[in-house]
Amino acid sequence: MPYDRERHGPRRLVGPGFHGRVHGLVHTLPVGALTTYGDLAAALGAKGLARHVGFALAALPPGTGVPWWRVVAAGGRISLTGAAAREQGRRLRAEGHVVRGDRVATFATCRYPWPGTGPGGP
DNA sequence: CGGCTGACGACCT
DNA sequence: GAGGTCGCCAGCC
Repeated sequence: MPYDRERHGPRRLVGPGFHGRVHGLVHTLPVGALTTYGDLAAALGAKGLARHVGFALAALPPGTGVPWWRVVAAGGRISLTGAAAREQGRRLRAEGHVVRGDRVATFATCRYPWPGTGPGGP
């Protein structure tokens, strides 16, 4: 059975380090913006660690105010499953996004431009 | 200290 | 478009 946050609760607590940095970065996402796990990893200088960004969010306990639902997989895909995926879709729609199946149609125009990851890099 | 676990991404049939 | 493979490595027990 896949891990279900609503049944089992968070498996890990956020601590200092990588997870904490992900927490802080996601917290700066403005309302209506979208980003991806890979973009977050790159913004943290950890390109290639997209998975860990996901793990960090999975370890995020509820009630922290971190807008985790604004983080989607590459191409605007919702990578969650089951009830968690439905909740993310619901929250995204509440911010004006168009969600069709497991895809966010408004991703291309609402993708957040992290400083340093766009053109004009090193 | 060693092993296990994972909200991904790019690439290939 | 749908499915599988491989690489990536920080936390936790």
